[in-house]
Amino acid sequence: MRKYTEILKAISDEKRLRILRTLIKSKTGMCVCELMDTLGEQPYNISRNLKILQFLGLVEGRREGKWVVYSAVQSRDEFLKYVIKAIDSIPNEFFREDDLRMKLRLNLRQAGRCVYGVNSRAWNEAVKKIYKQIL
Amino acid sequence: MRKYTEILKAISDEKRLRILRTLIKSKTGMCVCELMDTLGEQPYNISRNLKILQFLGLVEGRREGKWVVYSAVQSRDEFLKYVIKAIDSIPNEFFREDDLRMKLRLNLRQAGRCVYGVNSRAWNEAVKKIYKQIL
DNA sequence: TTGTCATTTGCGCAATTATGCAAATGTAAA
DNA sequence: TTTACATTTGCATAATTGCGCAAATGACAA
Repeated sequence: MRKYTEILKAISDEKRLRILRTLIKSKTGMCVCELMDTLGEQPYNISRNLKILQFLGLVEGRREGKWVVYSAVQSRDEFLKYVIKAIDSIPNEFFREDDLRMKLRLNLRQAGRCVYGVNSRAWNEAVKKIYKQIL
Repeated sequence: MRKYTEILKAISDEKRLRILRTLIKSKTGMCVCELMDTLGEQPYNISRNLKILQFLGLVEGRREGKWVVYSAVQSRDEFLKYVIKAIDSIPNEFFREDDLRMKLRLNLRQAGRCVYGVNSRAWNEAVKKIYKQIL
């Protein structure tokens, strides 16, 4: 039973919930620096929480050169399927900024791959531009 | 978003998960002493955790004389429905003893109501009898 | 009222978990 | 090899949470 409660506890942390949800929504998976820019978190917070999610079988990571790309695992387990559905049932309004920034960050990719590090000039300008548009 | 993570955290605790699941399975609701006997927990652990579940809208309590009867709330909320389904997807084998003891405890009722306090003679004999049968 | 039983709650301690910093590791390009 | 960047991890500390005890509350019957 421990496995089940560990999974619930893992996603009961807001940071991990946002990381997992972002990876699910991204479809393609994302590298650590893309998650950092998207969620505005420190590298160790992203990395450590990804490790926890990975240990529980919720995400998986693969190295691609300097980058490590994580993606949500598509599970056949009934428990996990309902957990994912529950996450997906949380109204999008709570993740509006995450979703916007993820879209923006993935737009910086070239040939479907991350090419900028964290907090890059390109990223900062893209964010500034959008926030100006919105306000 | 806090509300959602709080609910996940609440059921990520094994004691609370077992309390909630037991109430769901019981259909009729159960009083604190029935939960104590069923789960083998101290009164303050049952009571405090019920309060947390109640605060989050997962269970509701009503007083019936000396007893306070709690029951699982049937929610219309999509998030909660999937959370309940997830709980229901955890294999029953993990709750075999809980289920047996719940059935045993509810069998002691008269006219559908709890009539024995915690750790009563009737309860102890019922348990001893069943455990002798099984072993 | 008094006593008894069922349940709740305040308080302090123990255990767990999250977080930041700094250092370490891994990878590729200069 | 050196450098730069991406990611991970060990360690110490802060914050949160769980738990037991003892006392309080609520309800009913003697």
